Amino acid sequence: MIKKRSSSNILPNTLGELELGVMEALWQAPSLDAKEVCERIPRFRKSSLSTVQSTLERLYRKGLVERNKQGHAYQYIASVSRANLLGRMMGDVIHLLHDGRLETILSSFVNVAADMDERSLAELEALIARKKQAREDEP
Amino acid sequence: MIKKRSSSNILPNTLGELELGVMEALWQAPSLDAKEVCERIPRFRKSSLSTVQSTLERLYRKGLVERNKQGHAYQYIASVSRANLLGRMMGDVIHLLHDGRLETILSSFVNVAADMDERSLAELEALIARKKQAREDEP
DNA sequence: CTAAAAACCGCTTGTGCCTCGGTTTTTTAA
DNA sequence: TTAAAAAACCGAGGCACAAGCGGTTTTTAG
Repeated sequence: MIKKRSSSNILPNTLGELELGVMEALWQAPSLDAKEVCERIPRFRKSSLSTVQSTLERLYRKGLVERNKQGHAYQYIASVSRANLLGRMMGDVIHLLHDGRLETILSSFVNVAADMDERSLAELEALIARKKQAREDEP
Repeated sequence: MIKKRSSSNILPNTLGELELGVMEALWQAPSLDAKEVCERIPRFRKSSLSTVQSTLERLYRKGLVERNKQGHAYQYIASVSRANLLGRMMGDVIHLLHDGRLETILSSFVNVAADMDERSLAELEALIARKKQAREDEP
């Protein structure tokens, strides 16, 4: 009796290299069709139109892009912003490794923040202040 | 001509479900051998000893655990802490999606922080203050 | 020396991403 | 209207890697 493998990909919002390249293209334009995306993929990463279409289809099923048939071809639009995807993925990672102790998350923030310069820290600080304010206004 | 697939896994520090379970076990004990790890894997996730050994071997090659043959069996020790791994993975994600604009990272921090309660925000704030202080002391 | 336990080896399975050509459908141009 | 061009659609092969496990060899302990 061979046990069925339990669900492989432990991170829900992971994407492949080409998928990321496609998203990058879509983040730099309001909307693109498959051909236009294809043209905007960096040279070293060139793929055929079919490949790009498959990838767009996969991204569509994942809910990362929207599309509507405008005339002849689908127009694709990123349905999540770069910052939003980043936030999702960070959330996934935290959820995966969180042990319930706040200290763990904070410690990780520090590791990341180690690369940040002073001004960045100041901005982050201001951001948190705003966040706290919003919480007080509407609890 | 079939193009070779460019490196698939875009995130360097990803791990599978069982791998994570094994790490969890190793984070809760100073050191364990394969059999002991096997016993500490949650029931719903039971695997044969061989499987756990394979997994430990993979983790060893990835540098996530150390081992030394103490008597009859290898003793395995986590060589990265939970917080450290979390930090690495967050770093990977940020590096993957960072567009150079500070605003993007900050905005993502906010998304994540949205789930945090008030006390957590306060602690994070204090942490940043400490970070800034340290920077002023030793620039 | 012998039996048990662990390491070691190699194979299979499943999933996800990448790749693309061929076929069908749609659009456009003659 | 019809022919050619373009796009969608489909299916299939490839590769990488985690998971899974059994059989064989090595090591250890009794």
